[in-house]
Amino acid sequence: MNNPLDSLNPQQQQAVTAGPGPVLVLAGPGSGKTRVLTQRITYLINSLGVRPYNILAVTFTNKAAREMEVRISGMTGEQTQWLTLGTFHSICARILRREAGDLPFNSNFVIFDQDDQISLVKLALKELNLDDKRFRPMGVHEAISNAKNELILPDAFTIQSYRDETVQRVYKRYQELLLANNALDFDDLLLWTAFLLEEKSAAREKYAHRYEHILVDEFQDTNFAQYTLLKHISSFHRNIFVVGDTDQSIYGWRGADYRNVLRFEKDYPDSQTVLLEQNYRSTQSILDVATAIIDRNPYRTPKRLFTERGEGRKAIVSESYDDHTEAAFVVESIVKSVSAKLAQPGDFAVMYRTNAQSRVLEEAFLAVNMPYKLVGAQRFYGRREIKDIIAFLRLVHNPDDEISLTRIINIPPRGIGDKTFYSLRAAAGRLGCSSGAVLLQLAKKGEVPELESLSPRSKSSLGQISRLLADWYSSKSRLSPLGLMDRILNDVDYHFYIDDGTDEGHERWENVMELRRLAAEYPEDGLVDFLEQVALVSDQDTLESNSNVPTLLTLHAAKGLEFPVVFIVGLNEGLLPHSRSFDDPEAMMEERRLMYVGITRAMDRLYLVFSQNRRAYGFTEPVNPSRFLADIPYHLLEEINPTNPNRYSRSQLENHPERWHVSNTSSVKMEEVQQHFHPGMRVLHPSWGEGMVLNSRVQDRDEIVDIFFENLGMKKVVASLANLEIKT
DNA sequence: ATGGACAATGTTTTT
DNA sequence: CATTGTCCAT
Repeated sequence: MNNPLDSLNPQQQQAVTAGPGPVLVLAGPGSGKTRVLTQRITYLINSLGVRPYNILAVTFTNKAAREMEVRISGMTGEQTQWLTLGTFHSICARILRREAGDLPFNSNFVIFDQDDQISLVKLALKELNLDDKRFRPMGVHEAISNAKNELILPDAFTIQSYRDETVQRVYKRYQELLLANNALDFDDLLLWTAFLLEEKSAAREKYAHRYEHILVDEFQDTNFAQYTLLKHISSFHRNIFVVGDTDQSIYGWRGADYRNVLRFEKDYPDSQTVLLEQNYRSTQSILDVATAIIDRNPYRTPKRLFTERGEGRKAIVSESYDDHTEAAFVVESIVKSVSAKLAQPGDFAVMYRTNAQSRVLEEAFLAVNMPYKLVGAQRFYGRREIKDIIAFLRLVHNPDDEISLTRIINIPPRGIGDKTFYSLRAAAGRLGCSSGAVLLQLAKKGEVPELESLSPRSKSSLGQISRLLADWYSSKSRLSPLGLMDRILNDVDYHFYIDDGTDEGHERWENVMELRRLAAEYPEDGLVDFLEQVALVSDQDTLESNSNVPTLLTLHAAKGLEFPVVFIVGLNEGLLPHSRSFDDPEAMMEERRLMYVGITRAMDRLYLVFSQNRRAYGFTEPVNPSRFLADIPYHLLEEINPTNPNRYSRSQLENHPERWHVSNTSSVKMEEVQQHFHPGMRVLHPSWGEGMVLNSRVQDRDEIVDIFFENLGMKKVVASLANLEIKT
């Protein structure tokens, strides 16, 4: 029988069979890390006899988890349903439902999405009489979210300004409101799980003992809460296997911290490190472009990406007049390649920095009648009609969900306005329960004394919705998610309400039908799962691979995917890099990594597309090409004629190596770096203590210092980040 | 309570 | 510009 390990290269084999103990796999793009993870789990089960029940694997998307499960079950023939496999958020949700007895919410909590979270912040602001102009809900929420990702509870919130003090008050109230709603937000899933494992030793021991082996994908995109969580769960067996690539860290704005990779090495000094540098995806010229981009980031250990796939074709750079010509160029290129039988429609992906950019592209595809798929669950689940239906379901599942009640209490319009709803909430306040509970009580008893002061009209309206709610509530255990949904749609005549005869109305109803199809996949008792799935879907989860049409997606959504031909469009200053990152070097580095991620998705061909003009705020303005283009050596690029040369005057720049530099703005000008450290110097590192400088060199606009520490041995340190002190 | 008209206001990425 | 909020008339 042939050994599955034979198909792996030596480094991959080393990773798969590494251990016991902590293992860090630094995996460049396309280096087969998914295969390594899958093989590793298979190896644990088949060769080491580990039971699937004792394995925990964290993937970045639910889709990746499902795919992995299929492959593992094929290779092991084991009962893979016993594996714990999923995203951080879904795994935490599962744990919290199981352990809710130890926690201040009950197990049928709902998960609040972004919109719900903002609504709740608004509510908290209102309750505290704060001006939402001065304290923008989004901004306040971001601060709260950041704190949660750092496991900072309201009481520990650092106060350095009046604003901080206010945020702290809102944060406190926000958390109270969540609990009152029996709801958790995304961050809570991590926060409460970390709390559970930290504070409840019985729970910690249970999970730490159970999970003999822990595997984590995309480790560079974990945040502190996730890191802490892992630390607790792995505290007993210490068999923690993490795979990541700091160069592909693109979720810093969400609290992800690629320094967790460094933290890992520090917290697990006995960890084994495996480097995967061979790329199986791209041609060498694509890798060269990628390397040219990422090499400009100072804070990184240089990696040598190589491939045996050969040189391949040069990357194509194309300049267009504006975003419309840009889109036309993309579509035309695809049409040409397809009709020349050089590629299939499904081979193409078009990537962009912001979702808004997809519209122009969609129009261009529509114009030539070419079907496409757009990655983005957000777009579907964010639609009004979908949110309505989900709100109904969520409310039936958990009547304390005030946000959902607020959404649907007057849908379709049944004469309940602000005033009536306010009275209902006031009654709930006096009774010490939620508005939903009051409604259920009203339906049950026919009257609630606290509501007697209302006008007969309002009372009858409330009575109507309360009877509906009570009816659904009492039948929910007998109905499948689909059955319940149909019941609701029918009872409120949602079709009549949403489909007003216009094209848009029709489309909205179609979306409801689509949601119906999704609900149909859940069994009798699947409401929790359905709602959880809906709350935690990632954009990629909805991506189907069987349609053979071009894919449109953001660069973020492209993570982990690959395509034969990749277009990156909108390569202009302000868009990529995005203008919001101009004055923040960290953010700028992340933009660069984003570009790197995009490039390295390409297997055979890469198109880099930018334009001369772009509309912003409704006006078309001239824009500069992205500074990142200037970083690519000209010999790696091939320029092709723009779609329609007559539409604009050709760029005044001629074909010489410096041409991109000419119009390039330089808003972040990095200074020349002076060498401060020399061999023999003694230095003090904030966490590693005292050490001696062995070597130092200026590289990539930063100084890299090799230091020898007594207990740790030789470490490479980046001077600008390490905060080294020179001992005299 | 509701719907429409107008004004302001704000713009990344997503579990 | 495109969405969201606010004001006003019904």
